[in-house]
Amino acid sequence: MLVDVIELAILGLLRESELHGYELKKRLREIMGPLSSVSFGSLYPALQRLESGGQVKAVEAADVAPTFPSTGSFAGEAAAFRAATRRVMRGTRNRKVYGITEQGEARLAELIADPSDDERTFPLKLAFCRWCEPEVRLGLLQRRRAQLVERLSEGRRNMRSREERLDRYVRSLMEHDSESTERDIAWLDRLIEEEKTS
Amino acid sequence: MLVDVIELAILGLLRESELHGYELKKRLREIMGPLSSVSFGSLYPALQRLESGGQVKAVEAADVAPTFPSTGSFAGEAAAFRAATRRVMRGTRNRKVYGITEQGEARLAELIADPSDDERTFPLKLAFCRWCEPEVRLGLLQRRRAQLVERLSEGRRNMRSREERLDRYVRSLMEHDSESTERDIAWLDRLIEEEKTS
DNA sequence: GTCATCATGTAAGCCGTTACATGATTGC
DNA sequence: GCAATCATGTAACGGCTTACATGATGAC
Repeated sequence: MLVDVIELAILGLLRESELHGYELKKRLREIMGPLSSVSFGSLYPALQRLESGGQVKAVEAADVAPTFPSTGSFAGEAAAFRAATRRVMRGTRNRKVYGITEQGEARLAELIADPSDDERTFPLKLAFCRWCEPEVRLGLLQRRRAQLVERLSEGRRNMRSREERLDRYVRSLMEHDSESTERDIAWLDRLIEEEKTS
Repeated sequence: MLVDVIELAILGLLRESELHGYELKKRLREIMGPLSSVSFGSLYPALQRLESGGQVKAVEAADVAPTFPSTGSFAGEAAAFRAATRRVMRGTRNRKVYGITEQGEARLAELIADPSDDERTFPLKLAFCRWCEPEVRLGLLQRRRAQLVERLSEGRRNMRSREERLDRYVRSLMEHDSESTERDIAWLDRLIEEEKTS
């Protein structure tokens, strides 16, 4: 079973709050970065797939968690005001708001637990891992650590075997990559440690 | 003009030495990492495209720079020996060895100079940037730096605006990402500095 | 009233992976 | 001889991006 990035991202975001497609797109961009964020052309069909599969369902527009800009002051009041105005003044009828179903929650847990993770899925899984069992979470972190250790040693091996033929730019690139990987491993070690003590 | 990753990688590698497809694939894997390394299904057609476009040409098999394992000692002799043995003993006739043409070199310079670079093309451009003018190289580094600075501020902005709604995992992820980006910027600063002093 | 943004969707086309097909060479 | 690796290709399939199409809302 291959983990679909879009599916994982949508289910993870809907697990936190109900959202409509357009808003979903913005959140997707926030957590996945400007690059690798999905386009409408794949988001809407993905939502339709998930809906027909029973993982998400359309809900009442009034249930939406609205987007309120971070004005800083009176956040609560501003939010309430905007939520109210939207319901009355703004056409929510043309927005299709989705919520996750029980089946969707089960699917999300399954996706996070799936052992095949890579550069794209790992950050998403980690971002949503509060929705899974502690041991699944620990497994995720440890698997990722093992991958990075492997990557680090492969990188170093490559560097040693080409040593004298490396120009300064390639060398700098490879060294920087190794250092980054080392720091990623140290970061994971901290997370794993925290996970174990709680 | 969109920069094709495969095209850039092939031309960059062939600029250093003549290679056949299979070997090219291995080198590609070394510089691009196991992930994002191209498959045969896209490598061979790409070579054909480049050949019909006149950027690369098939050369005599005897001209091949052979792959010699890094035994460490007597590298030169080992290389000569293997090159000789291959020509005689090994069926080089079924290997199609490619070399870069003058047109290909021009194209490579053009690709590296192209201002549209991203996560995928930047490492490749840097790896091959010794083949371009110093000012082009400096531009590449500075453009990349500007991108990372933008990314860093966007990340921080996102973090601040969601501050209280972040669970520990998302927070850790975002903080780690910011730190990584900061280090990448510092690394680029060192490269830029070196570039200016030489 | 007009422009930017919000909001949802469809369709075509590109590009890359996967799978398939073939055969030589080398080590055991 | 047999398996693993080397070596080169083709074809189908799938998924994602781009572009297109449409319309409401809000700010100035």
